[in-house]
This record gives sequence, C-alpha cells and structure tokens, in this order.
Amino acid sequence: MLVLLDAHAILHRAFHALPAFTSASGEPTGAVYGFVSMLIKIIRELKPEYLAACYDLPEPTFRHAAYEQYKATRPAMDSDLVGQIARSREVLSAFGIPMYEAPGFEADDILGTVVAQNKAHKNLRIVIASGDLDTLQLVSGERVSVYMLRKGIQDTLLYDERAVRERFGFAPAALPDFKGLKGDPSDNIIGVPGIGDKTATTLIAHFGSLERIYKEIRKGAAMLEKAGISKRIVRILSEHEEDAYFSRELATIRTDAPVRFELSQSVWKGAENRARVEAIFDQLNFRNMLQRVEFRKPESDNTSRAQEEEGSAGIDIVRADQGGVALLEKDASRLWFVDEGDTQVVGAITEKSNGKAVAVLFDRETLSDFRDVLERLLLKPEQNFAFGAKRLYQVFWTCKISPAFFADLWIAGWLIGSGVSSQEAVLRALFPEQSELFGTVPIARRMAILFTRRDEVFASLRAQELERVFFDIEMPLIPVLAAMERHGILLDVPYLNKLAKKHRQELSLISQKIQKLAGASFNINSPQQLGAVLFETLELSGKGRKTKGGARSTRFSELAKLKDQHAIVPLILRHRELSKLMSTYIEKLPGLAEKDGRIHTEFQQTGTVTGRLSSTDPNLQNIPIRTAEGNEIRNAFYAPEGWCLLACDYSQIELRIAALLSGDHTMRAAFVEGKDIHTATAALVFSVAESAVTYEMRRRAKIINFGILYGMGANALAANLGVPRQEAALFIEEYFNKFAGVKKFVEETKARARKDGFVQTLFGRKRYLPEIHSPLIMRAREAERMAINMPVQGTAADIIKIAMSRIHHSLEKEWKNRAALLLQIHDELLLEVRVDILDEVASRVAALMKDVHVGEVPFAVTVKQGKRWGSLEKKDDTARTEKT
DNA sequence: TTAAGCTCC
DNA sequence: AATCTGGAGCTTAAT
Repeated sequence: MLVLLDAHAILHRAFHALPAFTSASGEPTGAVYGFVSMLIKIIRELKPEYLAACYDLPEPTFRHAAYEQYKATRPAMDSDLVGQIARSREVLSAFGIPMYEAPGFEADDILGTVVAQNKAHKNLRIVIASGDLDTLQLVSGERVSVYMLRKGIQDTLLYDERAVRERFGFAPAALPDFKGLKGDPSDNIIGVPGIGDKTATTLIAHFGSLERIYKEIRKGAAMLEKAGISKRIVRILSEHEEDAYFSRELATIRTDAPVRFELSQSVWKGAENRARVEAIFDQLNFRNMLQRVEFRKPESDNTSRAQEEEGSAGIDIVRADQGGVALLEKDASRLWFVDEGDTQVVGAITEKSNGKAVAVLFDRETLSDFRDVLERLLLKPEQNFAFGAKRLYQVFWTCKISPAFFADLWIAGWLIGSGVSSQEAVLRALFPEQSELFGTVPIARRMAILFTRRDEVFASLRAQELERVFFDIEMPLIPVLAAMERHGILLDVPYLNKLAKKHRQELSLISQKIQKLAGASFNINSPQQLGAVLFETLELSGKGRKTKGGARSTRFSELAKLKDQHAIVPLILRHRELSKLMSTYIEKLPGLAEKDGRIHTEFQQTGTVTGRLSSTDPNLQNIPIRTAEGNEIRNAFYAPEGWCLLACDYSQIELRIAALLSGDHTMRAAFVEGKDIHTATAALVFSVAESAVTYEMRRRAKIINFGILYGMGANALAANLGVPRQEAALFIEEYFNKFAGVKKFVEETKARARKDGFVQTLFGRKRYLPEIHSPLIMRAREAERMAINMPVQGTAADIIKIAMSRIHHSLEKEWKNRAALLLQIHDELLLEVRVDILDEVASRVAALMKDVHVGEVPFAVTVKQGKRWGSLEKKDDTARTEKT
C-alpha cells in the first residue's frame, strides 16, 4: 500500500482545528503538531509499505514592491501557517519521506499525477490522506481510496468507491461534473447559478455527466423532467452550458504535473534519522511525540518478535490470529471495546503472565472465525468488562454470538461522574490526572489503562451506593437497547413523499402571500430578517421579549400576541409550523431508512443527567403528535403485514412519583382511589366539588401540576395560564396549602441539595449540583429547580428501564420473533407484535409495567394498538385514563 | 460553531 | 426593575 499525504490539506485542517500552540520561543506550532500527529496515526493505522507527501508550490512571481505590500496586507494568519509548512517539510525530511511538488501546481494536482502514473501498477493500493473533499474524485474501485479527516484531526473516515457513492449518490469520477453544476465559492468556481447541492445531485445521479445532461436537453429534456427537474432549471442549464463546462474544468484535478514519481524512493520502514527528529521536536516543544514515532529498526531485526508488534505507547498489541486468542484464554478477565475507526476493530485487553497489559485485536471481517473461543469467553459474566457494551453486543450478534454480560465501565463512569456523557469525558472524569487517557493516545492504550484501574471504578460505584442502579438497572438494559436498535421501525417512504408534495405547495403559496404583505422578499426562516420586517418595515407595536442578542424575539409565543395586528402574523406561524415539519421530519426521515425499510435510531444510555435515555440519528423521541399535520408524520411509522404496533404508556408517572417521593397524603390518596389527578387537584385548589370542576379549571390544574414538577415560579405560570402574575401566585400558594406534603418535599429536597451537593432518585441514581452554592442568585435558583425535578424525572426513568428489561426477557422467552420492543419515549414503550398474540402480549406488558413496585402509589398503564403510530386506538380492557 | 427556534416527554 | 419551568436532539441562518 502506498500512502500519499496531501500535506497542504492536512496542515490547513490542523491549523484551523487546533488551538494556536506556540513553542517556548514563540513559534506557532499548532498546525505542525496536528500534521505530525496525523502522520503517526496514519502510519499506525494504515501500516503503509510506501509513503510520500505532496505539496503546493506557487508559481514564481516577479518581485515588486507593490507585490510585497499586497502580501503583507493579507491576513496575518497565513504567515503563521507558512512557517509551519516549512517545519512540516523538515519533519518529513528527517523521517525520510519524499516530497513531491511542481511550480504552479497545487498538492491536489500532484496527487492526481502520482495516482495516474501508477495506474498500470495493478497490485498497488493507494490511499490518499487528505482533509479536502475535492480529492475524492481520485477514488477508484478498490485501488484508490481517500483517508479523510473530518472535523478536527481525530475523526477520520476511509472513502473507497462505495463510500463515495453512498455519500454523494454517484461515482467519484463524476465529482467534477457535480461541482461544475453546483459551483464552489471557496474555490472561486461559479457553477450554474440557482443549482445547489440537491439539483446537482439529482442531475448527476441520473445522468452521470455534463455531456449526458446536455445531450438530453438537446433531445427535448423529457428525461430531465422525469427526474423531477423543473422547466425553469432546464432553461438555466441551457443558458449556462459554457459556465458548467468551464467550472468542471476548474474542478478537475490535473494529472499532468511535471513530476516523476519513484516508488522505490518511497519505501517506508520507519522513521530514519532519530537524532534529527529529536532535535526538531525539541525545538517545537513536542514532548510526548517522540515516543509515538516508530523508527526504522536495525537490519538484524529478530524474527521471533515479529508477530508481536510494539504499540506506539508501551502497550503490546497482538493480532487475534497471531497468538492473541491464546492469551485471552489464559486470563481471568478482559475488557472489550470496539474501535470505531475506519477499519472497525474489536479489541480485548487482558494481562500477560508477566502482569503486563496486552491488547488483542480482531478484524471485524474475520471475527466469526473465532466464534467458538469467543463464545466460551463471553459466557462468563463475571470475567467480561467493556467500554461501550451496546456496540459489542451488536458486533458479536452479527456473527451469532450472544454475550451473557458485560460490566460496562463507560456507564459506570457516567453514573459516578453524573453530568458527563461522551466516552472521552467519562475517562477524563474518572482519572483526571491520567493524561495518557486523553487526546491522541491510541485507543488500545487508553483501554489498557482503564483495565488496570477498573477496581477503582467499582470502588467508586460502591462508595456512592450506585451498585444497584448499575447492576440492576443499567447493565440488564444494554442488550435490550442493542436489540431495539437492531430491530428498527418500518417507515412508509412513499407516504411521506406524498405529504412532502402537499406541504410544499402550501408553503410556496403562503410564502408568496407573506412576501406580498411584507412588500419585499426575505427569508422567512431567518429570525433576523423576519424581525426586521415585522418590527421595522411593518412597525408592529407592543413590547415583546428580547433575545440574547438584543433583538425582538420572533418565537411562537411572542408572535401569537401580535396575531390580530397584522394579517401577516398567522401566515408566518403557519409557515413556521410547516417548514419545521418538512425540514426536520418529512424530508429527513426517508433518507435515514435502511435497506430493510426501517429506521434504526441509536439510544444513548449516557445521554442525560437525570437518567433518561435519549435518541439520536434520528431522534425518534420527538416525532410530532400535537398538531394534525404533525400527527400525519407519525402515521409514516407502521407495522408490517400480520403485525400490529402496541403502545403502552404510564399515565402521569411523574406525578405519581412526586406523590410517592413526597409522601403527600392527599395526592397519594387521589391515586390510590383511582381519581383523575388533574380534576382532583382542581377541586382542591379552586375549592369546589369534583363534580363541579369545569374544563377550564381542570386545564389550569394540569398546568399547575406540571409546573410544580419543574419548579415553575409565579411568572412562568402566569404566562402559561394567561392570567396576571398576582393570580398565578395565589394559585401556587393555594396548591401548597392543599398539598402540604409536596411543599415539604420541595423544601427538603433543596435543603438536601445544599447540604450534600447532590440529589438522588429512589434507586440511588445521583446528580451533583455544585451550582446550588453559586453566589449568583439566578444560578442558585436554577440549580434548585434542577434539584426538584431530577429525583422525579430520574425515578420515572429508573422504573421504565426496569420494566423494559423485564419485558424484553419475557418476550424473548415466550414470543421470540413474534413480538419486540421498538422504541422508548420516556414514559411510553412502542412494540411490534404479531396480531395473533396481541392481546396476550398487551396484558403481559401492561402488567410488567405496573408491577415495578416501589411503594404505595399504584401505576396505571394505557394500552393502544393499531397499524400506524399516528392512529392507535385505546384497548377497551385497559381501564382509567384521563378525560380530555 | 453558535443562536434561535421548534419537536417531544 | 425584573425575576426565564425540568430533561433531550435537530435544523436553519449567520459570523
């Protein structure tokens, strides 16, 4: 494999991604630092046999005072980078890596030329390391791929032809054509005006090249219209044919640079000149870099060690097929992890007989070759640790291995540190003094350190009495979430496309009306521009809320107040509603359905501070339901033929938990007697008989009930109820009079937070609130509200998590492959069930949910069923829910 | 990348 | 004089 460094792109990326480090002598070093880190990472991960770098070299310009002046006035940033480019050349030279360049050519073109010169070399794989998406056009088949830096310098992705097709929807070679249409302002490529990403993608995906497109246009453009290209666009295309071809030329990487690539000069066997590398690193103050560099070994390399590679930072790394498996079998325990990098490696850390940590690496592709031994190892619950077990379950399932249990140190760290969620942050929080756990240290090394210090993690869990939450709630939940993600939920794409069409029409109609009323065209989606139109052009009056930036807020609740002032306001609100639904759901979801027609969300188990789950990529916990148009979107989620969706939700679980935690007799009694809690509250607060509670009274009581859980003050309540502040304050007072237990709970919880610095759920999950001692009153108040809410929200989360594990196991045992959990939406579970067993499953699930016993307050569960998520119907036999 | 806005429980 | 209801994720515009 030949790795070609796009030195320019990497330096640029590092320059912008990293903080502006400087050496002791004041020399800027951030970009070189990133560049060298990247180089080391590439060497470690790709293990190239050949290595070379390509640089930009500007056309030599005649010297002239004016030119020097011009150069001097350009942003000073560049001069910081220029010096570092020179430094990067020194480093490469010391490493013995050849550099290629030619006057007047950019690094891109040199890359293109080198790739072209090696086309004949059938057995040579070429990987281009770059941060510039333009290089993707060089990708071809298996042989040429691009190792792309995404954000920062840590996050990389290997693009082969398939990956490019997946990302863009067409072959890499068509990228210049694509750019010829779309243009690229940063490269001064105009493209065809009015054609953006989307139209360009459609065109290229359908026709592949400019030639084809223009041929079709000359044939009458019927094919274009069939592809959904409007007449207007066709006209624009015709008018700008020359621009398109010219832009493509600009976007095409050249292959005719005057360089002669010599493969033999690029052989990589480790860095060459240790003394020089040391000297340069010393000048740059790179203290930890040297130990990560692999230097060329002396010729007399002993082959007995050949199968054991020394990792870059002191950990031994052994490949599974080279004796690694044997090491794993010898030992009592190990820590598993998945390296999500480009090659997808599963690793396990264990100890060698000499007590030294060793990482055993499995390629994902060949994982199943080790099925027997893996199964043997993974069936021993007490011996398997993990860092990110959910992914491990999923990886192992792909080769039909069902691990019995992992103790997941990621989740342990999250529980202990409450407040941190990412893997990186958890490691930091666990061992703040261990600098080797962060940054660019190889993941295997980090895991090795974590493994050797696992006892400390468990000691913390015990000291904080979090073992119950960890072992009884979180660990059993992991395989449940893994299974839910894998299962996914069916999405009706054609249906959504129909919705899109409908709404697109209405949107353009409304938007026309709005522009007309405003007397000018502007972007309705821009709060800034909208504010200008509303408050300056149209001079709408009244005092409104201000945003942080000082401008008048244009949020819904503010605009609603101006509804009667001008006919434009309701139109804007409608536009907001529809465009939100379109951009977030209707247009996004279809692209996220996978080959099985299903959406596979990811549940983040460490995503919140209260213990709730969260859902990402996409978030299926915020699918609309409130409005008619929103609910239509929900109907896109459906059950397959012969199956039904089953939704079970806890009714008012947070209020029940508030009753439980506070021990308030009145509230508890209301639940025990099976009353409608909001009606009961209304009767008390407004001092009337329950039978005399009106719809309006109940509505207000409901708002108060929820407000209490959030620590709402008189102001917010007033705003919510639409009554004066005074009156709202009275409601709150009366509420606390009638529910004295709740009042006491609120006060005691705040006091405890101040005393202990944390609050906790019924099961012991903790949240630390250092801000409660903030001298800024606002901050301290904020912390108090969090203190009140967390035990309630968190206990509810604990309970449904327990229910989920029990339900999953019950389904696996009795109705395997006939019923499955799909989603959790905080107090609701959505399942997919075969119609023939619907009743049995429904009553079982409801029973399991109710039966998570925690005290005197009963839980109620509402069960609904149906083919589509947006039109579920209540099952008759499930009793009492609130009237609406 | 941030601010503003909106979706959900 | 004014005081911002808890917990999430995602999209757009703007710098």
